[in-house]
Amino acid sequence: MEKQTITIYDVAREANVSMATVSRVVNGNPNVKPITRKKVLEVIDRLDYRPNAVARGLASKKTTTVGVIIPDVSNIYFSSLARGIDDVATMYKYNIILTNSDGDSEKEVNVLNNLLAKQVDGVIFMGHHITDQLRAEFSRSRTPIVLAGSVDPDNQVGSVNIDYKGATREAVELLANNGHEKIAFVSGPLLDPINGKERLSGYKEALKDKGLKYSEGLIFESTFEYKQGVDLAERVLNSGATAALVVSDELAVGIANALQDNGLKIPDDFEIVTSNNSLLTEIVRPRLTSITQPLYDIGAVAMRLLTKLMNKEEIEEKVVILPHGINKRGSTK
Amino acid sequence: MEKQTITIYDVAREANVSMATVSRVVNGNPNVKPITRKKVLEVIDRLDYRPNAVARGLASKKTTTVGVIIPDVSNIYFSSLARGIDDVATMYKYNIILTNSDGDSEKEVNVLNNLLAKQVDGVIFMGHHITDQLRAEFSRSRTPIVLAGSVDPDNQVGSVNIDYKGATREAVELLANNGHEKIAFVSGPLLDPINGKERLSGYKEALKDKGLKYSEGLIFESTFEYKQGVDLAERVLNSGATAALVVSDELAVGIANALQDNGLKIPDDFEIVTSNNSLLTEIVRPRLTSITQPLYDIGAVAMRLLTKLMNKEEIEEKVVILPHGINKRGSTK
DNA sequence: CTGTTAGCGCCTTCAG
DNA sequence: CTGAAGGCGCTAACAG
Repeated sequence: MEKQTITIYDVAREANVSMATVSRVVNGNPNVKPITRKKVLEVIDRLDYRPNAVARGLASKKTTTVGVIIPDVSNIYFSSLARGIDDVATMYKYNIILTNSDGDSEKEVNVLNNLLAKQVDGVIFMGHHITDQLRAEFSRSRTPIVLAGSVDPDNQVGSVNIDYKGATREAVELLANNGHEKIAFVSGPLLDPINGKERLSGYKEALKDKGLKYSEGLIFESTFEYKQGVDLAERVLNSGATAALVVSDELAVGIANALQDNGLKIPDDFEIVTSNNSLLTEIVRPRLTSITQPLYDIGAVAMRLLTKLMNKEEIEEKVVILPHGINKRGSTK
Repeated sequence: MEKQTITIYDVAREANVSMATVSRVVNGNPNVKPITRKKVLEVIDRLDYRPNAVARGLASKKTTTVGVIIPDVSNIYFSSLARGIDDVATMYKYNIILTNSDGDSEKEVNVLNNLLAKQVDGVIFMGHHITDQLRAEFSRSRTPIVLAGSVDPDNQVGSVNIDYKGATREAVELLANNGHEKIAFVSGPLLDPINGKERLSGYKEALKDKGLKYSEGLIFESTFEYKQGVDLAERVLNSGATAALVVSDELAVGIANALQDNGLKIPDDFEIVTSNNSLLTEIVRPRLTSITQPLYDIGAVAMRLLTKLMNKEEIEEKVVILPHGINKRGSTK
């Protein structure tokens, strides 16, 4: 195939200048006489020249693309982050290579290496449990990495999150204040430190503050899907719980629907607080009270932080905590 | 910065072979004596050599990355397609550069050019209205392009869709068979040919088949968001309609909720059929009857088609229509 | 302000 | 089966 590409050399010849000069105008280098610049731009336009980013990347060692590792784009939680990431990336002239990992640690390592092979200038990682192997890869690479909506117990790399522990504590306290003594903690995999460490300890703290006793029987480990919630509802009810803090909206809706389909009234018979404040909480009846977390912003700030890292700017704080809140709706009294 | 990268040259030296040989083993070229191969692989492993994909891209003119233009990843409809695209891309060793366009035609053109500058091997485009300028860019480029979930009236490029017209006709016929004479058509922008041509003519055909008369007053043009649906509900009701075909699940849920919050019973007082069969249709009460379309598969097949195009394989048919269906739930009798 | 000259790291004939 | 050599298209000193 003879893909008739026109190169910087062609432009230089047509404009009677050297390729260096063409390179300068293309890159906005001020050291070019206006007249020359104009002439070159004209030729560029006439020839419809488009700089080859790959060649540029090889020569400059910068690709202006960042890798984004995400468990699943089709999950609204992550896709919200992704949108924030891309918007800020675009703002700073970066593109993102997006790869799904399914939270599978083996894939995560593969994908990361693949991204590094492609010479991305930085990486944003979203995941659950960060394995030691992955952490090893992180530190081995000289490429800046930022976690978004994922905590690294060691804080080796930058990260952007909310205070999951505090938010969960507040939510559980809300429930406790409404008179509940048996409050279920319906979690995703506890292996994920956000669940197993942050949120769980927030839950425990709340119980302690309110003089309630902790019971293993009120802890439910699950995945994040709607169907899981539906299936879990009965067990949660049988545990004696009269309220629940749920870590995922889909899960929460599943529980709420199953409970209601069984004739229970929410919030009269059972109260629920969920954690993501997605559109789902607004759509279902009753609407779900939820912790609010700025998903889009988490992504956006993570990307912003990454740009600073890539630019070798001084970072005041590489672990960023964004504000959260609680949006009270119909699933609590 | 002295990023101590180790190159193919280092490997060659350590292994006492030429870089050509290293290149061969890295690329799986069979013309290498097993012993040599083994030796090289050993050195690669020892030095932890990772081929530079950018250099490779420059030399081979293949980047093994494809560009994906998407209106909004945080929209479940598109993110489902994106997931299908990425899975198949991964399967074929491609990465995807994902960029949001907001369906803005100016951005789309920019983004496309940016992608082409990065020498992507192919492009998957998702959008609504394909402007002439964009179509011009498409045909000007020698890079294969496939549309996913988007129709190009001219069929200049490959595309993967369902039969929107037929699906809509069936849905409206379902409503007509239930005795409705005034059926609203609640659409996204009619500028999008999927709405303004395909679905609308399916709607009209159904009316005609059922001996119902078409009325402008029953056509509603909107965007896809939940809130729009809520706001639209009253107008739809005032139009005299007793049923509606809605093109977006969010929109449909908005209408259903607003109607019910106003005391109407669904499906007794009003029936609704929506179009995307997303989780939303399953979550709300009553559940929503919906056209089913294989979103993930549309993305997956589009990417598969693109791989063939990039590989210059013979294509039997570059316009692929995937099967659809109707999933009856509680919003219809 | 502009041109020259080296590469960036790898692939790909072409010989041998 | 293996090596040598010439780019791929562009950036980046370094002169002038």
